[in-house]
Amino acid sequence: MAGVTLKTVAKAVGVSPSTVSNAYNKPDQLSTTLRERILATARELGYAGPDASARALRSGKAGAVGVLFTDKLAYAFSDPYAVGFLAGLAEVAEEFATSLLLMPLSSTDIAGGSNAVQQAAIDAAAIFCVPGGHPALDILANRGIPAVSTDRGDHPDLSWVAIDEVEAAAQLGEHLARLGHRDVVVLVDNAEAAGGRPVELTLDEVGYTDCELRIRGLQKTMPDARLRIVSGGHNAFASGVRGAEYVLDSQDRPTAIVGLSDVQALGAMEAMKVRGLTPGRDLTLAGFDDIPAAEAAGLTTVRQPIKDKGRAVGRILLDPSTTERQLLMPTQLIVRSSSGPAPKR
Amino acid sequence: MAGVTLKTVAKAVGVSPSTVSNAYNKPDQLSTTLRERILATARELGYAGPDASARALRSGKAGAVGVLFTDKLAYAFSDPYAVGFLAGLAEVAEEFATSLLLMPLSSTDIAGGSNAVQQAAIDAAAIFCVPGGHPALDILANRGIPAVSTDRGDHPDLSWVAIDEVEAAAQLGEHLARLGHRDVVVLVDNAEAAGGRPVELTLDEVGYTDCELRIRGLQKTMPDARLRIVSGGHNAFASGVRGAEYVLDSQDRPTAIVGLSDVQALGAMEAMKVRGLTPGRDLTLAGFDDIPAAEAAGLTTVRQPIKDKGRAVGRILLDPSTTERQLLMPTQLIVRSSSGPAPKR
DNA sequence: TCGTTCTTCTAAATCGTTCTAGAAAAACGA
DNA sequence: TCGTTTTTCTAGAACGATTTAGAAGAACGA
Repeated sequence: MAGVTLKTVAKAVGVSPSTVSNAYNKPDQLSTTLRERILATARELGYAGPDASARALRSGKAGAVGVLFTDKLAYAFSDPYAVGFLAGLAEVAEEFATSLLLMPLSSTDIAGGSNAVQQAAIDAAAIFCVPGGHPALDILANRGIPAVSTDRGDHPDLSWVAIDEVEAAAQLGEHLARLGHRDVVVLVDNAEAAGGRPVELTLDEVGYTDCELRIRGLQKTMPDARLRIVSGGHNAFASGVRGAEYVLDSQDRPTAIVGLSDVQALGAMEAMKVRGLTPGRDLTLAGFDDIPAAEAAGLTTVRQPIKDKGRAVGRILLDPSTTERQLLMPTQLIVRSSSGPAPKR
Repeated sequence: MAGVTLKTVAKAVGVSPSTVSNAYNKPDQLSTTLRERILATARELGYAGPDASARALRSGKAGAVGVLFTDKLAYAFSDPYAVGFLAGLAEVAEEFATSLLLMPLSSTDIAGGSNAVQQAAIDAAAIFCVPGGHPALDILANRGIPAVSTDRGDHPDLSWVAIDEVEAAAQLGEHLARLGHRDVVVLVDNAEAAGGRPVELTLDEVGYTDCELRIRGLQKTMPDARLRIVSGGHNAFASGVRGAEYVLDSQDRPTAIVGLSDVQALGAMEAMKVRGLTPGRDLTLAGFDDIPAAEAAGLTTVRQPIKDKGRAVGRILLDPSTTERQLLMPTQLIVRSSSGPAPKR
């Protein structure tokens, strides 16, 4: 059973390897009777069909697109936003009978040669929320693998499907400014805070491009406000809790907290509730993404069409009839009960 | 830049291809100075490192684990339960620097030779909620790829990480029986109902082994009850809504509805609310899985440690130090407000 | 009947590595 | 100094398919 290859089958049937290969890949290149004889013999010998790696090597097609996720792969799944993206991408991948290769981005062995991005057999790659300048992106570029990012890059020939981060945040900022907020804390994703202790950051220290742009957007429509940047760790519910705890328990409470993702904002909401604070009354809370749970929780947020984003990325990667290489998706401010007027001083 | 291979680099440096290969894979097999010279030249020539497919072919390791998901890949992501499994699996995969290959199971081209499961370059596979007897499982077995399933199979040498479906459901059944319920509708996943119109099924028609076992478990502790099986489509919120609508709008309302997944049960809850029915008072509702949203909704359900399940599957597949090949995970009945006494006739 | 076009099949090269066995040189111990 | 071990590197054979160019025979039209 082991060691049965195309050759074995060819010899058994008494034809050339090419013909056996054709039996699998180009059925119209040989007579039906022979094809069936080959397939029958293959079954008999326990031949499992052309070896995937060998086929990939010779034909140059891997039949899979890679997905690069923020930092820890496991984290990605805790954010419904990321999952929504994947769902959209999977939909298109399915249509084109292509697999999705989720690659861990463990920064540890990026330096060495043996990391997943280097070794992955993929035809193309989707880059989801990976900070610009990440070594994995260089590897990808170096390998000559076509990629589509969810962030607008600097290179004009880079493909992306993104939102206008600045404008989206500016909308939210305008809403908050109109409500009278002038003291705001922004909760961001940050690897260094992942250790446990929340950290306060400057705009330059914010690693992710999209986070940076969103903060700039807030600044744009809230020029008079004091904006502080705090992180409780990676993008996750628990980080939102920690970040908010840090802020709420300090002497210097803001009147509004903006989570740069809904999961973080919902974490902050939890921290507020534990302290008996009502979102929208005692303190305003807003998020980004509009994941399903945001609606249930009454969270004011900026909606982005995440599943469509995934679909669009998939189309650019897989559908040859898609010519558009850079796509700006619409966003929409969704006002719910978690935002309200700033308390008078 | 194109067509730069190991050989090119070898020629440029003036060494043999083996040595260049060693520079990447076995750094201790050559002097540091030479290694650095090779790496530098490689960088200069724009060599992206050993080709993934070629390496996979020669070394016999693909560096990826396949994941087989229920039917449509895109559906999988709409169920937090499935996502939880993936998160656990991803955690372990990350630890072993292995990628996860999500394969679409589109039944259409399973018959032909060119489907994803056949073509996937993987070392092992995780099988998540795939109905027994699915052609993809045969392909996997035929290819000789070690696999771990989330369902207990019939073969004694098959690896699995599962729960005692019968016992878990029996627990829930006992709870319902004690509350006086004798007329129950079970909502199941069914491909045929996906068209739109809900269908009523017999136990034999239920495709998925785990669903079947759960129903048997209910029967076990509810021997006097009338159990009807209804499906509103695939495993998703919307299917739960549709299935429940069908049941609630009929002349023959049960006193309890059991969703075989929480997403379906939550869909049913939505349908109840639209009709002004309060879960736990007007009609009892229960689910399976205990996804995060179940707690928020007050849904009675059977908890299973899904993330641990994913981790365990990952360990069996990747960690050589794991010897256990078959693992039974604990379940726990979580009673919340959605279940209450059956109304007196 | 003869040249032409299909159909059906094959030989041999190739894809880009890694691996096994072993050679050449350097280091070592007594 | 001479055998022995260690270090460093190489030749050449796999790995298992696909592809290109073309041969052999059948079918065809005139």
